[in-house]
Amino acid sequence: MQTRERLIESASHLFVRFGFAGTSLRDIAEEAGYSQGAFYSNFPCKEAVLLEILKRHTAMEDEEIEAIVGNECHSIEQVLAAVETWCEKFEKDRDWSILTIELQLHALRSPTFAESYAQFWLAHEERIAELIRLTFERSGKIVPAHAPQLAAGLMALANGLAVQESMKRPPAIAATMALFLRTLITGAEQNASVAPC
Amino acid sequence: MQTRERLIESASHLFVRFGFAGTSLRDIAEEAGYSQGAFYSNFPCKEAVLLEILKRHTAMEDEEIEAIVGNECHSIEQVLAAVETWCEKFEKDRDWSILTIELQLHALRSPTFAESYAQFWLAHEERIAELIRLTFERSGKIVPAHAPQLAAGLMALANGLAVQESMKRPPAIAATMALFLRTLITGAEQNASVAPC
Amino acid sequence: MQTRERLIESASHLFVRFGFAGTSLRDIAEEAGYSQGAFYSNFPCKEAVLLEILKRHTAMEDEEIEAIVGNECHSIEQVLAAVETWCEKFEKDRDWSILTIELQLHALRSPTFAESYAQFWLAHEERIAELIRLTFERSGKIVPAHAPQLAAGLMALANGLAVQESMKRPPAIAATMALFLRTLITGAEQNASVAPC
Amino acid sequence: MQTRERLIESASHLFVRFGFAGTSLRDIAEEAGYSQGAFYSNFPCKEAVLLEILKRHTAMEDEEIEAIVGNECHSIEQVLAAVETWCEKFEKDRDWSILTIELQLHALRSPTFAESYAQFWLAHEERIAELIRLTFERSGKIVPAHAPQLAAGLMALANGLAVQESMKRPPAIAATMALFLRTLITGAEQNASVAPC
DNA sequence: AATGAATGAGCATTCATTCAT
DNA sequence: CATGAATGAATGCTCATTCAT
Repeated sequence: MQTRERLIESASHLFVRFGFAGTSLRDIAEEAGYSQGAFYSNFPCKEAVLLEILKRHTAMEDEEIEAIVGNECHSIEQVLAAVETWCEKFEKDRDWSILTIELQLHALRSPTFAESYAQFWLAHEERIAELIRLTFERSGKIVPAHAPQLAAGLMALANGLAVQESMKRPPAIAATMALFLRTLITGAEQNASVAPC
Repeated sequence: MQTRERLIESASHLFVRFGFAGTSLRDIAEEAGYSQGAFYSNFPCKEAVLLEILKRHTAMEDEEIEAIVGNECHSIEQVLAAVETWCEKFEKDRDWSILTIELQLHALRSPTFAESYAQFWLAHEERIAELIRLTFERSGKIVPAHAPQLAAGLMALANGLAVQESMKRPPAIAATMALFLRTLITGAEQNASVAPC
Repeated sequence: MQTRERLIESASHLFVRFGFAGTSLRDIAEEAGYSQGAFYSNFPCKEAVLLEILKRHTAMEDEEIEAIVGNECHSIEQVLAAVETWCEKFEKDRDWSILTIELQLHALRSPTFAESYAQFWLAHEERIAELIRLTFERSGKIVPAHAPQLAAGLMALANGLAVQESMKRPPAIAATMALFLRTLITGAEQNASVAPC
Repeated sequence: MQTRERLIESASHLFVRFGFAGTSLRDIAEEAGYSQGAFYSNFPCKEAVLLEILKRHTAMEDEEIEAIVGNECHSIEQVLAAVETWCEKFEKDRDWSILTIELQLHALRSPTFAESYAQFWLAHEERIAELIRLTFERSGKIVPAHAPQLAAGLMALANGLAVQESMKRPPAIAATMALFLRTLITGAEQNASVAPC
């Protein structure tokens, strides 16, 4: 089982660095310290490890969001602070964003993969939508659009910036995300009934 | 010269469909109806055609923006309409966004390409920044952040959505861009001196 | 391991026939009855098999010389006879000489290969120098020049004739080598202290 | 006509540096400052320029030998000095020796070329044989073997050393040639009738 | 005579995948 | 479960040569 773990770790490292197409099984196996054959004892094909990485990463991100949303007792300031901290992760961990884009591009081209991927993505999007709903609610504002649309926009912004800002020092991912989000909140209509904890 | 044009057309079509890494020279040449050798009579390497595509596409986009910005006489409504029309292009022509992401990913991995690419990108970003400045100015508002940051955000949003929304029917690229932009304008501070034409 | 052997055999056969540049991996693999991939399971690159061939051939030649030099008990006649037999090998096995020239030409152009090659060559040259010293010693003569220089000359003569005499029937490689060597011995100064076995 | 000359010059330079197989027509044409098509306006194929180079080089060498042999009035010392000067050329101009080896290897593999080449070579060999006969004659000695055999040996020695000594600093081509030649002369039988000029 | 665009076969090398052990 | 040898197709690229202009 340790073999599987090490292969996944090597793979995600290499996919981030060189892309899915740019990473060979030789490389994955070698970096993990196993033979190429060992890979096929653990995964049916190259795509499978990509899916596994996605699964794990999404689960991890979902947990983080859940931690914010699940905590029923926090004030406006606390929610906003939590969300901004969450935004900063995208700047620190640009690799994941690049891998996500990689995943999405691959889904664009592989119908098999696209199907598996869509499930994960939509569920993930809904979780972020929930985070957005909470943020607006705690701010006493009405969500100015369909929440999943805002979620999608925020994710696209984060991932898009991750690949785009590579030529800039320093990149402004978290700041831009925060700017957009804060403006959306500030500009939103007041809600009649506010229910802080 | 016709050969070159056809090769570029084939290449950009295939890069969009299968990615840069996923497209072979054989495919490009074949689809254009030429031999592989013909490719190398027209380009020094595979990367060169990618750069040429970028050059052309950026030039085209820049012209469109110039057409809006350059026209000195339009009201708030006219500018906003022009900008929204411009946003709609990203939804209609998602291929270009995908290609842009492809370009950015390739730049992330090829230092040679990254350098050439950065030049184009930063110039392009500045042009969009100009468009944003105009829009806020005509709206009688102060730009709420460094204009290039907003430009970068808007582009990242468009491109990020292009690859992300592939699993949704219908995609909401233009709408999301417009939502973000409109909120930014509405939420911005009033400018003391307004100068409509 | 059998694969490796067969590939080496095919390669040396083809290098002799068509030269290093004129032999393709396709040819090597095909003649050995394997796929091209099999070659790369056994060698890191094309040059590697050339080096392996060199290694083996040099080892073989060195053993032959060692057999003559190592045998402490032989008279002048025995040494001369052994040396002449050794010379005859160059006529019988002209292929090796051609391969050696091929190797030297390749070393002339590939710095990587040159370094590996120089090591083998100088060691080999020294062994032949030892053979020459023995021959003169047993003949009771003083070596009329730096022994490695004579060794180099003798090898150059053999290899040079191998490629040059291809248009003659019959080639006179061994005879010419013997003529030069015998003249050198005959013409050399007498040694004061002779120590036959 | 100038075109032809420049192409020949480029070709011989490149053949020496990179070998026949390692030199492309692109390179030849480019270095000469012409298009590849221009080459085919002047030569029927790649081999043709090799033959032309050979023709010219041989003619040049023959002239030099002729100059020594043709001069009927020189003493032993003069002949020996002239011959040693001639030997030194091989060390200074190792490139030609390498090209000659290249030519011989190519002849070994191309029957068409071999035929053309043999003619030149045998004529050239006979001229050197004449030089050797003269040298021995002026030294008052009997040529100790068939003169063309000695000529062939001397050439093989020179060319063989040229490719072989590439890894040594300094190479000892002229010295080794002189050593062999002088020993042959010294060791030869005295001639009854000497006819100095 | 010279160009330059084009060809088509060929190159060394890499790949995901298979399978007997 | 893991190996390591092998496959066969594919890759980016180079080549000598052709030919309309």
